[in-house]
Amino acid sequence: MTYVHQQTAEPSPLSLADAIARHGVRLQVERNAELYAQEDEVDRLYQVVSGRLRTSRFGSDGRRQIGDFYGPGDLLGLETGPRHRFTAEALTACDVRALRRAQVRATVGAAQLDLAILEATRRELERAQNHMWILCLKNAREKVSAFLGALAQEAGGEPCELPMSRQDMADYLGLTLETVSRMLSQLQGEAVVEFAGARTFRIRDWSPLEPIAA
Amino acid sequence: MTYVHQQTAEPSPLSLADAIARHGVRLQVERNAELYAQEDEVDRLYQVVSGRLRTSRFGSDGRRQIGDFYGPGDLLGLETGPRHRFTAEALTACDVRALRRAQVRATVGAAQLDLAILEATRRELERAQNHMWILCLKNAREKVSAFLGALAQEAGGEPCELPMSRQDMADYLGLTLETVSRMLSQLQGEAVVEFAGARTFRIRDWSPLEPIAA
DNA sequence: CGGTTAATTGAACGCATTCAACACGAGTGG
DNA sequence: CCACTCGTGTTGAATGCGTTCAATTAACCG
Repeated sequence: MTYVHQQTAEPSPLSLADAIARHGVRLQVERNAELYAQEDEVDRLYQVVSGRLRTSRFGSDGRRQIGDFYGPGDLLGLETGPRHRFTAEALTACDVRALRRAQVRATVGAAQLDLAILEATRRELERAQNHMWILCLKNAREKVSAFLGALAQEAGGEPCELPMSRQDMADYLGLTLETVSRMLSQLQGEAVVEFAGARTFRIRDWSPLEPIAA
Repeated sequence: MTYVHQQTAEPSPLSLADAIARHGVRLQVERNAELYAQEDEVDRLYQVVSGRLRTSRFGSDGRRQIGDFYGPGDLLGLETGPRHRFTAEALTACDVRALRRAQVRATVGAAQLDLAILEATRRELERAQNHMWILCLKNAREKVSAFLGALAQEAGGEPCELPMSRQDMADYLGLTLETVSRMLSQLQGEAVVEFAGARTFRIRDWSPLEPIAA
């Protein structure tokens, strides 16, 4: 979910990911199930093998905010505090590898773990800053365009799947689901994107998307 | 600029801050001057001694986003990449201590530096997530309220200074400066806040602010 | 005390929201 | 195979809020 995602892929091969892949417990998370909940104790690291997840948090009045969307290769649970600040839920059936922190420490060393946490935290920060940028865009059309653009960029030309609902997109963009739907229809009407069903799309014209990217 | 700021103040006393305080070069930054610019090479760490600064970034079409506002004790320049992703500018005359990275490494050790960077990155992430929360609030009134509330919370009951312009606040909140001004007038009209001049205020009634805090 | 920038206020417009109705698709059972 | 249902997505119409452009006032600094 960030334009720079591809540039920031592990600069140095971290053995953390290797350790998780080798020693991690395979976890099957079914659609809509929680991987962990807000306020849960942080004790494990997770690496997404397949499937998509979202992180979210709720305000005291029931308002929901989407943290971000995660896919294969992404790490979750790399928080420095003792408790999770977001809930992680599966958008699709997921295959996840989990490894206890203590075991990571023993396997790859504390310093290595800290370094990996730093790297992941930095990536999270970039995601958050990118997300903030989208939230500051002027109108709904730009927000939805930027969102689709970022997704499509990851997919690299291929038809892109939307694993999340319109409500998820709305909460991510700070809009209502109706407005999201309207903008999608509008963008399709103007041949900027092309939808095949409600959750599969392709970018037909990148030119309106580029000026709003960073 | 975050509600949780006080809770997250250095859990373990990092000698990084000590090193900067002892070996750092004292820097006088006058109002509106740049401490560093977007795309500048990252080579120094900064600790604010006095004064206030803002970080900002510009989009290709001239749009500005405020990263955050910084005050005494805050660290800047703790980025992991080679180039600054935001510009840092002084809102008021500032007293800043600066220390070259290489020197930090020699003085307190690389591991210690990494740990400090991790800690600071984590705090930045929390700030960003808090900022995102504010940006997702329903209307302008809530955004401005949340902003004032966070500022006043730091001040702790005392009359609070606003070092930034209405335009800065607007860019931070994703609004126009006119709307910010209107909301301030409205909140004062309803005796939620009380302004003494355009840039000094005090909260008179916290009850409308609490339900929107996280 | 002028001169300049920052902040406030006004009025009209446009866009996102709101509430509502309708369409579509997947899954189930008659 | 069709009818039914439930969840999800789309569309419509009216309202209201934030923006826009413009004018006025306040604050700041020589």
